[in-house]
Amino acid sequence: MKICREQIIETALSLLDRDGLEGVTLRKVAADLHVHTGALYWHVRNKQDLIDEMANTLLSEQFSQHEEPASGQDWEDWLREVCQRLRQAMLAHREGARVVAGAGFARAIMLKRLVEAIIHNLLVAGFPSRLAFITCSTILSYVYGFVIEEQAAPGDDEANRCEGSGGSILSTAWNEHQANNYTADMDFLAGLELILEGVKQHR
Amino acid sequence: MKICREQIIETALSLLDRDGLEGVTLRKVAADLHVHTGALYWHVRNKQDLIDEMANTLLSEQFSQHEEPASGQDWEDWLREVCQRLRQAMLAHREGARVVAGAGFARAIMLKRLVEAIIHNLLVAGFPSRLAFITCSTILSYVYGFVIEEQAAPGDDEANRCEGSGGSILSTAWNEHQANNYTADMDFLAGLELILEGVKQHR
DNA sequence: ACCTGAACACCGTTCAAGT
DNA sequence: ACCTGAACACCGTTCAAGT
Repeated sequence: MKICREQIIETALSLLDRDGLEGVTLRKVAADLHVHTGALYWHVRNKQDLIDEMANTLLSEQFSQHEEPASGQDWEDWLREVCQRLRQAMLAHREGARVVAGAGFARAIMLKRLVEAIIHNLLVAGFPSRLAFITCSTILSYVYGFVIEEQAAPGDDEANRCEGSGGSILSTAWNEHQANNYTADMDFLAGLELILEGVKQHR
Repeated sequence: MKICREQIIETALSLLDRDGLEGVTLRKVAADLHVHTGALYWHVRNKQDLIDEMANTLLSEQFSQHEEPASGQDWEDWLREVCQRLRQAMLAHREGARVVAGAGFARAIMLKRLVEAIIHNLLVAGFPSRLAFITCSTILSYVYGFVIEEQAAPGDDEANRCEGSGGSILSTAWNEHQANNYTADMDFLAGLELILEGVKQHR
């Protein structure tokens, strides 16, 4: 019964999609690998370490080691595309955003690389360093917050109850939102445009 | 040994500040109240229910039931102030943002009320309904994401190690950031201005 | 080097039974 | 109505001992 680090992470991600983050258990991961629980500790320092690697693997499915704008692509198109891929990476797994949040900026190496790439490319595009920093920070916070909220959505039942009860601003606004066939993708992109517009204005 | 719902929530928030979210345990809450664990289940449906109420209480410390702009205050000043108070509410308790994230938009009633107030006041200010919706969504995602990252910061050790290792763009940019005495408050506000600028442009 | 077996100190949740 | 007492089915982590 030989086991390696990658198998553990892969199994954990399968478990994540099946049972959610709460259901990712070292004992269940071990069982899926036909191994006793203690065996995992040879390849993984602890559960936090596993979650960090889950976050990195999850992000690696959308990002390579070194992200660069395609030739002829300006900073705006590139940044927009990176944000959409970041969202896709987190959406690809159940509670993916919470996994990344659980790892955190510091421990998710892929995220740090992404930050580096963004700031680098904004500097190359001629941004003053302060603006490059703030743009990167703002846009990442936005994507992050948006997807966390998006994936926490299973409170629909209660939201629907609120819609049913007549007259609140939220309900009418939300009904209108539904009626116009706005999707989460459109909302995400619209918010992104808002921020990008602000960035361009501050140059 | 009479116990009420509010005592449980208050005790849980104390535990949160002392031991972190991981350390908030029904068994420890019960112990602090000199009660057996099972007793809590008379006042609280389950742990999730408790976390929801923690989020609401946490937000109630900064927000009243109905938020209105002060007379003569335009939408921009009001919205900026609301965002700063939302951040303060989450910063006031250890891992406060994670608690709110754990509750989620749907179950944190105070958050829903806030959404309602923001959309309402933007509509009153003459926003088209789509822009009001997107502005609210974008700004809340930003605040949310920013504070979650801000509070997950204890990865400084590893960040510092990265700074030490010379030459990466992140390290030089971050050193410059430190050298100019930029604080998290300033970064937060700068990002907020970026978004507000974009909103104004889209009118 | 890598896994087993077994223990330790915890969890959330339920529910009869008491008062 | 509200709490006790005790159980049930779990957790993460450690570590001697095996191979």
